[in-house]
Amino acid sequence: MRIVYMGTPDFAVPALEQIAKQHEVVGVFTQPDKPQGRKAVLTPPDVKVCAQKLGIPVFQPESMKTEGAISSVKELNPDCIVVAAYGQILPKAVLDIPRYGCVNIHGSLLPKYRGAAPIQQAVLDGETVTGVTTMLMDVGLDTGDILMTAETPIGQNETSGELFDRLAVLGGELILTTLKQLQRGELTPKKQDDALATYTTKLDKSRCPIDFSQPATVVHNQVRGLSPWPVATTQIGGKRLKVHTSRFTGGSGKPGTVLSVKPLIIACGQDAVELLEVQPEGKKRMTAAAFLAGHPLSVGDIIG
RNA sequence: CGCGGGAUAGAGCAGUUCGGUAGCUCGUCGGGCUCAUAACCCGAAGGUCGUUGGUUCAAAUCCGGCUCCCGCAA
Repeated sequence: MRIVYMGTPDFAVPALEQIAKQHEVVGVFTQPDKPQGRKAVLTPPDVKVCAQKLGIPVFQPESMKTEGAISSVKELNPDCIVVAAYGQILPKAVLDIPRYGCVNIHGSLLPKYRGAAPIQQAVLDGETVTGVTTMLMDVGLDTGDILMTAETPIGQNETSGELFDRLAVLGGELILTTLKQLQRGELTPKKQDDALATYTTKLDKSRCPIDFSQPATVVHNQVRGLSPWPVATTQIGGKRLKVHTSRFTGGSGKPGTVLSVKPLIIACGQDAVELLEVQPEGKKRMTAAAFLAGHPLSVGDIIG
């Protein structure tokens, strides 16, 4: 099939690579290069880098709603548009172009976790199973009819980043099957049950501070759900301390109390968490043991 | 020129104010103790103090340039 691919971050890369092996990808749409980091260096999206490596023409319109963008898509004359984490809403004028429609790869088992951060939210919620869904896009936010799904369990200590990588690969596999069956007319799109729908919003740093009076499971889910970005934080000596890695463990005490230094265990509202990797302001991430070497903490101290 | 922190032994830090023999907690190695140990005791190795120029009798420390790392903000 002639495919137009739309995607932006690393999550969308494996699917593009897979599709390019079996289909004719005639164009890739991705977000414009954006300044990143301290020096505000203009950085191309991962998908752009990948597309250029594959020798596929890249389009980076500010908006898909403009005449120019719409006509570019038309000129490519795609049989199908595949969208994965593109970051822009597609107007009906674009959705109607391909004869097989627009297929979206979404990082959850729809209708659960519609929206911007389905993968992280599943981890934050302590879900034990999630997956990817391919669906026919309509004008709503992740409301289109479902084509196929693939499930996968979430590990107890799995971080959003790790799950991201796995789901990206899984999505790449699923989209290939989906396209094949779609072309053969073997798929029956299934309506989503809106009553079961939940929505996620983009993550931001307001979710970072850890509240140790919460149960240890909640704290642990927060740590792994916010890893590798934006990363859960706590306070120690008036300074912010990022917590990159934690483990659920037993123990009890006033929330925030250091129950043990080696390993570093902090009491929560219920049970306790062990902190494995932390990062003080202005420093690199380090193991808890390394942190303790230069920042003395004693059993009984209270942090947070 | 967005704001700020940092670079000292394998790791994490102190020392810089007020220039004067390189320190701490760990780790490593050797020895001891112990039924045993990630515990304890004794000892040892390991650093051109990021780089480069300057000031000085003398620079980790004061002054200038440069490189790299990181937090915040976008």
